[in-house]
Amino acid sequence: MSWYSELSRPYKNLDLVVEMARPLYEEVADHLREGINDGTYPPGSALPSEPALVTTYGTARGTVRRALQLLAQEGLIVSSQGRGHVVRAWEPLWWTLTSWERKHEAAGPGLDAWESDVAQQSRKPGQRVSVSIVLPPDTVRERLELPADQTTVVLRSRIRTVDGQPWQISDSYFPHHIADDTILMTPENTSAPGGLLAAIGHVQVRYRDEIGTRMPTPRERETLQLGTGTPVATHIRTGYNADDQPLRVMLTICPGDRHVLVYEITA
Amino acid sequence: MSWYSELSRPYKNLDLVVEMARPLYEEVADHLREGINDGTYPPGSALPSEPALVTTYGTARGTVRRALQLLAQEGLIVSSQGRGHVVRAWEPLWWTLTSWERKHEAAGPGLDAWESDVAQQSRKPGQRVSVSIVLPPDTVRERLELPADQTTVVLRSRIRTVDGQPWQISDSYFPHHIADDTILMTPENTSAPGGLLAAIGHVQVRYRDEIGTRMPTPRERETLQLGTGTPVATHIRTGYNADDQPLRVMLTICPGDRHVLVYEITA
DNA sequence: AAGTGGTCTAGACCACTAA
DNA sequence: TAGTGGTCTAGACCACTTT
Repeated sequence: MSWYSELSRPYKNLDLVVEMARPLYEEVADHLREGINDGTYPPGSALPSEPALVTTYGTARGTVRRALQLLAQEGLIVSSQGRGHVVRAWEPLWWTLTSWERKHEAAGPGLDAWESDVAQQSRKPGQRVSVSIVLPPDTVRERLELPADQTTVVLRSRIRTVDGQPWQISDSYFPHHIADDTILMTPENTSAPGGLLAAIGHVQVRYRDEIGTRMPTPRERETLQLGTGTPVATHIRTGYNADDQPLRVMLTICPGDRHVLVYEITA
Repeated sequence: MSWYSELSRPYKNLDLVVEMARPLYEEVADHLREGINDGTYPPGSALPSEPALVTTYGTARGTVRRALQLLAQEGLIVSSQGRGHVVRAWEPLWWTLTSWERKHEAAGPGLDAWESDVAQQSRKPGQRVSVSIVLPPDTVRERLELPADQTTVVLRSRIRTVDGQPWQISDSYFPHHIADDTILMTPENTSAPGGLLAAIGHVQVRYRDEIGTRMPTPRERETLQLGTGTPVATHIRTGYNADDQPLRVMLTICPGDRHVLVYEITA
C-alpha cells in the first residue's frame, strides 16, 4: 500500500467513514501542484507517467487522470499522447498600448505599435490580412453607433504571428464612409507612417479601450492553437475623431500565455 | 436508437472503421453549445438532465459528463448537485482605470475610482482591509526597485465586494519609507480626497499598468468563489513620483465574469 | 515493439436539492 | 423521497511517440 492511501481512502473501503475533506483527485492534484511550484517538476519536464501515479497514490487510473485534467485546466501542464504530462512555462510578450514617450514612431519605419514591441523583444512579427464586408456583431455595431438594421461594415481581419506562430487575432471594423475606396480595402497595404487611418486623412484624437477576459471559443482555440487552461483577453479599442464620431473598432483576442498589455499613463 | 448515434458511433461497434473526425464527447458538447448560442437554452435555464442526455445521444454517462465538463471549462454552464447544469450569464461591471474627464472626484466624497464606478452602475461597493508586513513576491520587489535581500514591505490587502459578494482582491504594497507611521498602516482609513498617497504628501505623477490573464489559483478560486471556466485578469499598477521613484505597487485580481477594464485615452 | 496518453463503457455508491 | 449531479473503480481498446 502506498503512503498516500493511508492518509485518505475512498469511502467505500472504510468501516468508519472519516470526514472526506476533499475528493481524492483534488488531493492528488494538490500534491502534484506542490511539486510543480517547489521545483520538483521544473517547466519543460514531465510528471510521472499515469501508471506510475496509479501505483504511487493507489487509486484508479481515472482518478489520477482527473487530477491531471485539473492541472491542465489551471494552465500548469500540457498533456499529449506518447509524450506525457509536461509542465508548462508562460512567457508572455508585452504590448504597449499607450506609452509615456512616443517611441513607436522612432522604433522603425512602417512598423505599428505591436510590431515594434515584438521586434524590441527580439522576436519576428508577421501578419496575414484579409478584407471583407460583413454584418458586424452587436458589440461592434453599438460602438460604431450604427442603426440596428442590416448595415454592413468593412472588416479588416488580421492574424498576427510571432516567429511564424499564430499569436493573436486582430479584427478592425470600419464604417463604409471611412473605408470605401481607400487603402483600407487592400490587404496588401499593411501599414503606413502614423497608421492607416491617418494615411487616408482621418485623425483619431481619442480612443476608449475595454479589456475583458474569458475562455476561448472552440474556433479561437483552433486558429490560435491554444492549450487547455489558456484564457484570452479581449481588447476592444474604439477610435474617435475630433467630432466624437467613431472611426473604427478594433477587436483583439490575446491569449493569456503570450500577452501582457501595458499602459503607461501620465497623471 | 437515437438519431445521434446514427451519425457517429464508438469505433468498437463498427465493422468498418469510419474516420472518427472528433471524439464523441466533443460532438455532444458541440450540439449542446449550439443550443446555448441559439437560445434553445437561455441563461439561467438548465440543460436536460444527465440520464436524459444519455438516452438522447446513446452514450455512456461518463461521455455526456465529459461533454458537460467541457462546457463548464468554457464558462458556459455551472453544474451543481441536485440543481442540474445551468446556463451561465456573464454580467461584468466596468471599471474605468483612466478617464477622459476627471469624473472620479466629482462622483462623491471619499470614493475612489472603483467605488464611484460601482455606485454609478447602481451597485453597492464595500471592502475589507487588512495591513501586514511581508516579504514581497518577486513581481512586486522588482517593480519597487528593492534589493533581492530580505527587505520587507507594507501590504495593504483589500477584498472588495459588490452587494456583499466578493468581487476582487486588491493588494497594495508600499516601501517602509512611504508607509511607516502614516494612515496607510491603519485598515480603518479606507479613503481620502485625492487618494491615500496624496493625503500623506506623496504625488504620483505617473503610473504603469500591466494586464495579464490566467486561470485562478485554488486559493483565489475559493476566496472569490469562482466557477469553473472563470479566468482572472491580473492588473498591476506601479506608481511613480516626479523623481521616477516607485511609490507603490497595486496588484488586483479581477475575475473575468465580473470585470471589464476601461481606459479612456486622449491621443 | 514498448510505453505513453486518449476515449469509452458499465456499474456502484455518495451527496445535495427540491417537491 | 425522488431526482439530480459528484466520485470512484475496473477494464477494454485506440492512437501517438520514441527507441
